[in-house]
Amino acid sequence: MNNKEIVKVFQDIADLLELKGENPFKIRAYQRAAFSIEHLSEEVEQLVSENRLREIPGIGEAIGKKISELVATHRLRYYDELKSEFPKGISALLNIPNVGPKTAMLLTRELNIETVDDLERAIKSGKVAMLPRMGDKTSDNILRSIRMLKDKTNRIPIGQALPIVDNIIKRLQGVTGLRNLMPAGSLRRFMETVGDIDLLGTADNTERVMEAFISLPQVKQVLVAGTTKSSVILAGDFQVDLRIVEHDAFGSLLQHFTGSKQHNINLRERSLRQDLSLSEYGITDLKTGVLEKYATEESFYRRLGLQFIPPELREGGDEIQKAQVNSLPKLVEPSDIKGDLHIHTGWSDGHASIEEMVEEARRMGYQYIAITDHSVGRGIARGLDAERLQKQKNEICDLNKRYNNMHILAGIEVDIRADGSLDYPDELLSELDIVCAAVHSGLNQNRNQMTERVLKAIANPNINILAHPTCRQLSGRDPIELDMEAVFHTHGYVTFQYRPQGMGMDHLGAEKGGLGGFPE
DNA sequence: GCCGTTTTCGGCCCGACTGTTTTCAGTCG
Repeated sequence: MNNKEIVKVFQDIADLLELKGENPFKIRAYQRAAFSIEHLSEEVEQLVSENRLREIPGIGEAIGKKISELVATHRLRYYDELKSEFPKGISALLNIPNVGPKTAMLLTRELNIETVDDLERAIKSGKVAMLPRMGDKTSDNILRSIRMLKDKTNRIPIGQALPIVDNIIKRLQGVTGLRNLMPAGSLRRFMETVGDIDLLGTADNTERVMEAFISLPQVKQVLVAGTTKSSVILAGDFQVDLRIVEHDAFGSLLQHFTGSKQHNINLRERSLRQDLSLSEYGITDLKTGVLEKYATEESFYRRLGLQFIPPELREGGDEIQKAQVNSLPKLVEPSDIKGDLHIHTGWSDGHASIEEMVEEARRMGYQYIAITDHSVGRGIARGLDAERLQKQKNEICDLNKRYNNMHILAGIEVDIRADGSLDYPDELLSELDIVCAAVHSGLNQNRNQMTERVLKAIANPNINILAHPTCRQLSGRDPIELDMEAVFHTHGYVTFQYRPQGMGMDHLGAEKGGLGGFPE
């Protein structure tokens, strides 16, 4: 049983317990366990066999036993019994925005509603609005939510979200008294994809800002319109939340709205043990009742006795424990990046010339780049045959003479065919400075086939890099079935050893995951 | 159900907004 399946079981249990009206903290325990397993870098089965389950935060005796049962028997009696208490599929109702456990149970009990379609019909017939505490507005809102759920766009890559944010910020910047307008949430944490956009700012007149926000021309629907918090749906079905507080609470607001949810929960629980209560308005000292305000996040974390935690690390793992003992890792900054070893140009499916890429790389402060266009087998991407490859090498050679502060490596992204053979003969590959190998077709091969295929390809000594090893496309295509452990175990990390004169580069590894549609 | 700078028991993040209500329950982030 893999981690994903175990996560699903515990999330389901949490949902069912919610419907049942169980102790909320018990529900949270299951949610937390699911969260921990979801973010685990090891397989749970492995941890079970090594008796190390209790190392996972949020896994205690009871849930630990349930995991062992799941791993051993692929079933869980507790889960089966719980499921039998409810109509099948009822937890799908919880996916509808504005339908929580109380509403879902009410609908099921009173109207025998078991599916989203049942609910839609019942609303249209007017039965839902007749229920206690329901009414026309609520039932209309639920109907709208169902429609939204049905044509909900997936999370979008951060590269697509950023321009949307820029646009909104530009339009709101002119509002009098508005300051510090910026994105927070998963966007600020630089998650690969974002589900919605969180914007925040400070103002002395929050109403004026909110009015401007919900009146933006790209707003299709207003979900929530308050004095400090509003939510809208943009054309393109994308949700944007805006939160405004007064200027002097900017630090705590930024911290609050950047999240993640789990990071904030962990931080607040820890703070309570120090008699401090955290909110977007500041830190309340529970002994004196005084609210302290913070203009910066740095001072906010400092007050809690913590090293500043960069947004990218605030995912509810062990970042707080590390910040407590000043041992957070140093993150890679743009200035740390000295080169790029996977670049396409107009020679295949890129857009710019090699020289344009060199100029841009120089502007970015790079010291080296590798030109790695597609090999001949990628016809659709205008892959290079031997003759064009030679011409390209000549051009690179000329450019290297003209640019003495930039090393341009002549390379290729050679296609790994379905049988694991490569798209170029060895003698062609051996003449290149650097060779990336990549899978582009036959993506549906099973795990064994795919692993054998890749292992065979990278056994070729001419290969330096396995490019985009998962072949996934964010919000577009699932990863291929590839046993990464086998790849690493058999060949160690694929490294590139090349020592241009005077550069001192002796160990470079590269893999491009792809921000928003990186060309493959 | 988990967990501990005060605890092996008694806590468990915090606040905004909406709709249906005459004071708050439910939902969300």
